[in-house]
Amino acid sequence: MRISDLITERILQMLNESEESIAEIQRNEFANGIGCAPSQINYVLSSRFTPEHGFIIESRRGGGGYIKIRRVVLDSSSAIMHIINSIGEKIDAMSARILIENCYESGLIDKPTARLMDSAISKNVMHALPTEIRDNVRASILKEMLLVQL
Amino acid sequence: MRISDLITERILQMLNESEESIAEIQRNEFANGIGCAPSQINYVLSSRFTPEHGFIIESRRGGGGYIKIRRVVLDSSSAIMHIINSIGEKIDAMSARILIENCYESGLIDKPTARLMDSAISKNVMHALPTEIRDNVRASILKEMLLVQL
DNA sequence: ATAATAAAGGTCAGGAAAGGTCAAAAAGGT
DNA sequence: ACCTTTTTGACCTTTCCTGACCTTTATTAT
Repeated sequence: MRISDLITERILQMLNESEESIAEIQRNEFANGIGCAPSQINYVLSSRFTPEHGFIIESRRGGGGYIKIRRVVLDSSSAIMHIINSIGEKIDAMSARILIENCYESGLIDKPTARLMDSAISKNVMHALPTEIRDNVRASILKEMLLVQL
Repeated sequence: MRISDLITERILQMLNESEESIAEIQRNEFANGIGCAPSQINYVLSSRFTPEHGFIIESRRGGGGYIKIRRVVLDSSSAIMHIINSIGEKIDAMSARILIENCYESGLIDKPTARLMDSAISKNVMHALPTEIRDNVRASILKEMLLVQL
């Protein structure tokens, strides 16, 4: 098992055990307990506990410093609207995949839905149309599909 | 015996031995155990373990990466396959709507899925592309979306 | 008060560990 | 001979992990 998975697991566990959905750690101590470089914690936080994933991080340096991870439950519809608005006229393949993945991770859509969305903008489909309009069409499809999730 | 046959055999064996019909491999290690180029694994997967053949592949790169091969049980799946095959290269808007409706009525897909499919090939989307390729793109999207319902 | 020191956490580049892609050569089949 | 399938290798992208160095905050000494 990857160290990053272990870190993720521990943090999630702390969040679940906390009534307030807040996990507070000391970076060095935590890293030590797991057996990894302290910066590894930052890596995991910045790749898996982002606002897009539904988490807010706050921290403080210096003596008695800490890192606080909070899970935010946002209203599903407004979250989706927010995402739709963020798409704009174009979106490239990679960004689209990440966006869908994030929607799934944050619980806005379920896995079958995510798979369906992926398939609708898959390479096979995009291949059927002129390169120069692909990003536009992808954005268009994605926005329509998100719209019906409201 | 061809190497690709050997690879196929091993994967099938793993699938049969697994209760969940899931085979998980590490590409390099697996290729090494067989004695072939790692990319050969991709070749076999993409030529013989496609959704059309009743398999779904998912993978992850980076340290601790993996490839997961899942066999999907074909119950309603064969029905869906049949439908996919019936679509062909093109489908007009009206036929598509009816086809989706039929899939829903016959219980092959649920309502949210149907709505999602409708949205992906909606007027708004199709408007974004040249008239002459609309029926092709619609067919393409539809087939891809049905494929992941297997 | 101020300056020095200690105690955190943050950043970033780079290397390692996977899997992915593609074109071209080789092998088989008709 | 021609066409299709197999096989490989070179190169690419993604993900993970660490270590060196930096910034911020708290504490202590003067």
